[in-house]
Formats: sequence, structure tokens, C-alpha cells
Amino acid sequence: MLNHKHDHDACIETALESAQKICEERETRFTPLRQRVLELVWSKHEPITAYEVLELLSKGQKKVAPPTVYRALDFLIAEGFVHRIESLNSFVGCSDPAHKHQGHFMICTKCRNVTEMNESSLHNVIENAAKENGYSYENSILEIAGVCENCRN
Amino acid sequence: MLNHKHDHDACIETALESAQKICEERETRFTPLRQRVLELVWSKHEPITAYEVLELLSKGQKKVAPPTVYRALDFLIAEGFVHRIESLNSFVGCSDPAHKHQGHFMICTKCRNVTEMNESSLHNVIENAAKENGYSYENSILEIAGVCENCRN
DNA sequence: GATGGCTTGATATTTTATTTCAATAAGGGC
DNA sequence: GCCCTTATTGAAATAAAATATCAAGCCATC
Ligand SMILES: [Zn+2]
Ligand SMILES: [Zn+2]
Ligand SMILES: [Zn+2]
Ligand SMILES: [Zn+2]
Repeated sequence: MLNHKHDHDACIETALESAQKICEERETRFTPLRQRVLELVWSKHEPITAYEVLELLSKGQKKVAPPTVYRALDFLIAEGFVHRIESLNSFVGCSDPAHKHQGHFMICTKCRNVTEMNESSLHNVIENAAKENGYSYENSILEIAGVCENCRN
Repeated sequence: MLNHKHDHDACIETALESAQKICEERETRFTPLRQRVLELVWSKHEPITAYEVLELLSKGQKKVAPPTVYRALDFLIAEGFVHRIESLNSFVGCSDPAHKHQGHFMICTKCRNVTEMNESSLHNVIENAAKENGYSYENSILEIAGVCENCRN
């Protein structure tokens, strides 16, 4: 469940439009398949698995095979429109695709809803921690499990 | 590759001994199978997959099936002797099994060696971040990718 | 309308993990 | 000791997640 009721169709549309725009700027190809997969990822507001996408994608139209979905997801992740949630083998739309970043998430263990954190603060802490341990920083995943405000009430 | 050359056999032995001791305190059963799996996890100083453990375990002695390995790993993780590295689908021995905690790791993208971070500092920051976002805190995974000191030289 | 690069289709396979039920081993009360 | 209960391991099958490989289609440019 979402923290706030909202017009999720509009939510999806916004995500598709900004992806469209970004691809034009970058001159990468936002093909119908990739659009459709992004739409399906956004269709649930919680993380979705590749095989769930596959099933939705195959509904009605011609069936597709796993590589089709994984390739589309690879593209969307590379462009920063989608993040992968490692601890759930699932995918989720990025709330801020204009700025490339790693996904830092909180995951509700009750409703499975995820919240992407604005990394501003944490990012520096994490990057410093890496350096203090002698590592150069490339990227990071942070997945915090807990119970969201909604589910605690 | 390890950051420091060290007597890794002693390293394994220490891990086994402290696991043994902790199990006695907790009155949990550190069976020969679980001992052997822990030993195998420690046998590489980098993360090892369940199926690599399976293969090593089956070497010489009678063959075992995947659930045997996964169940042993589940136990070792529950007791805090082993952590799972989500981004690698792999497992690694915990450097501080006496104190229960989530694994926070740096992973070298060159040599695959991992370093477990003492969470003291980061843990609080992460827990606070969760609370600021309205989540109660249960646990977290942090996996930082970068290049270790050794590999940069 | 041929060429070359990217994208998708199609098939098969690999890798990772779980379900289910049976057999065995350990611990507790008598 | 023996019976009973529970935890652990064995065994077979299957599920879930991801990738490898090669062929076909699309599209821009020459
Ligand atoms: Zn994002
Ligand atoms: Zn919730
Ligand atoms: Zn640890
Ligand atoms: Zn390294």
C-alpha cells in the first residue's frame, strides 16, 4: 500500500515522459518494448520481479521470452529509470531518473512497499566509509528493512 | 587476494572455535555438517556460492543435495556466523560473530575480496535515516563496490 | 537497395533456491 | 535401559531467476 493515495496513472505517465525526454537528450532508443516494460515496472508501486513483468507483457499480445524482459530491464537500469532491489530479486521505478545515482531503499516488511531515499546525506557518509577502509568508491546498494508508517498504525 | 598475508588455517580454526563456543552458550546444535559448511565458507577468503560449497562438500565423501547446504547456511546465518552478500548471491564468514549485526561490506570489483565494516558509525546513521523516513528499523544490508587498496597498487 | 549496427525473437541451458516427504539422530521423561 | 517428541539430514523433484547463443527484423546511412 502506498503512503499517500495518489493518481498512480499520472505517476506512471510522468515517469514515461521524463524517460522519453532523457532518452532524446542522450540519443538512446526508448523503443516501444522498453516503454512498455518501464510502464509495467511502474504499474505496481512495489517491487516487481522480472517474471511478473514477463507475464504481464505476454498478456494479450504475443508471448515473449525471459531475455526480452531482462534486456529491457538492463537498458532501463543503465539509463537510471529503474533500480534493482537485490534483496528481493525485484525491480522498481526510480523516483528521480534525471540524476544518476545508486538506489538506497527502505523496504516495508509488512506491505512490501519501498521508499527510495534521497541520498544526499547518506551518500557522503557511505563514500567516506569506503575510503576510510582503503577502498575507492564505485557504487553502493543500501536496503533497509523495517515497517513503514502506514503499517505501524 | 587478501590485504595481508596471514595464516588462514588459524583464521578458520578461530572461526570454528568461536562458533562452537557461542553455540554452547546458546544451546544450539553445532553439528558436524554445520561445522564443515562453516569451514568451507571460510576456506575461501572471498564470498563463496552455495553450489561451490555443495561441490566441495561432496568431494570425497557422499554427495549431498542443495537443501543440505542451504539449510546449513540458514543456520549459520541465523546464528550470525555467516553473512549473505546479496549482490553476489554468495556467502562469507563473519568477522565478529559474538555480536549480532547486519553485514555491511565493501567488495573489491577487481579481486572480489570483501571487507566487513565495523558498523559502529554507519549503523546509527542508517538507523536514523530509516526513522527520518518514517520506518521502524529492523535490519539493513549495505554493499559498497570499489577497488581495494591492494588492487589499486 | 545494399550495408552495418542495434534491437528483438526464439530456443536452450545454467544458476540459484525451495518444496515435499522419508529416514535418522538427539534429547527428555520414565 | 526404552518410549516419545522434536530437530536434523537425506533424497527426489521442482521452482525461480538469469544467461548464452544464434537467427531474424528494423532502421539509418550510404
Ligand atoms: Zn533512483
Ligand atoms: Zn508498510
Ligand atoms: Zn559480521
Ligand atoms: Zn582487490
